[in-house]
Amino acid sequence: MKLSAGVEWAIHCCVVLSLAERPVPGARLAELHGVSKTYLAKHLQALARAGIVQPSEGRDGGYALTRDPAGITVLDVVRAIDGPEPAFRCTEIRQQGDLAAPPEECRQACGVAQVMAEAEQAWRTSLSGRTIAELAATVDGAAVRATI
Amino acid sequence: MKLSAGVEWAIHCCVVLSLAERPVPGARLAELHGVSKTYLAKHLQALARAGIVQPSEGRDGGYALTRDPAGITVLDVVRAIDGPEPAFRCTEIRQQGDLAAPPEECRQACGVAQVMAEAEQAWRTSLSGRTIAELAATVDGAAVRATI
DNA sequence: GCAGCACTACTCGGATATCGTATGTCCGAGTCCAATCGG
DNA sequence: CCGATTGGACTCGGACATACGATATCCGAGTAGTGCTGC
Repeated sequence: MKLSAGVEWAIHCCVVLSLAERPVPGARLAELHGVSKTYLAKHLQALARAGIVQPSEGRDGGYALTRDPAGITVLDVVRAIDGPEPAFRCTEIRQQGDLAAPPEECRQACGVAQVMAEAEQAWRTSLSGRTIAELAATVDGAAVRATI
Repeated sequence: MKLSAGVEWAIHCCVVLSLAERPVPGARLAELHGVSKTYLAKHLQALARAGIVQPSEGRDGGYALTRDPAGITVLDVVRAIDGPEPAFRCTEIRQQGDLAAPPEECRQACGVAQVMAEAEQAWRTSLSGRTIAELAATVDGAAVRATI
């Protein structure tokens, strides 16, 4: 199991944007964190598609959060970058091969899939309990604003 | 985030092995589930390295669980196949770029990494609360034993 | 002094290469069972 | 009839290709500010 590195970038970018008073260009966000401009742009597009950030074009344009950072959970950002599909995808191998179970026993989800789904739900629940605003409170906001 | 398909195979194999009274060859396990023999063999090797199954060679050889299925958690199997490293790996981008935080502020883990680590811990805790024996109880043991 | 206009520089967005890992496959080394042969 | 031996087939294990997605990059379309020009 591996989480895209872009997730880390995106969360840090959201924290910075929550402290900024004006739109910040994608290229500037990349400089602030020392990462690839063009690749970060890809992830910022994903955040925009998810409705987390709002891009503005032209000079003095950039990205800004669309709503209060206290209303943006870490899960929101992770799902925007990593996609909504679960990490575990049941391929129903219980219905394949010599051990194929009869269809009437497969009305409800496979036990394995249930266990994995519960674990992922616990993971999501944990992430949905934390917001960008909480993370922003752990950094030196004044210093960030001075650097942007 | 994506979990290897081998995880699903491995869990199902452990369930079957928990119901079997004698070692089951890797090739037979593949037939039972309708998956690639050789690729499943790779994952069975991983289970063996993790001490979950015990291979026996020669004719009538195969794989068997090393301990009571009630003592094998789903997390054990997932870690054996997927590896122990966490899905989220903090690259300490807070120390890079124009926003680089001074080292004295980085004595403890980055807030982002903390949040992600807590979520993964919740995931692991959920998986570690479920055992192979529980999963085996949800299938028709007699039918499986008759098919093996 | 003010309004309109053209210009320019800056922004995002999607289409395009490259790399690493998961996936899938192959063949060789070792081992256990069983049939066979001899006593 | 019993035991040792030889044979054989079956097992696992690691080394070798392939496919797909994450990573990284480039260039074009569009826009907002800005300076200039004319009134």
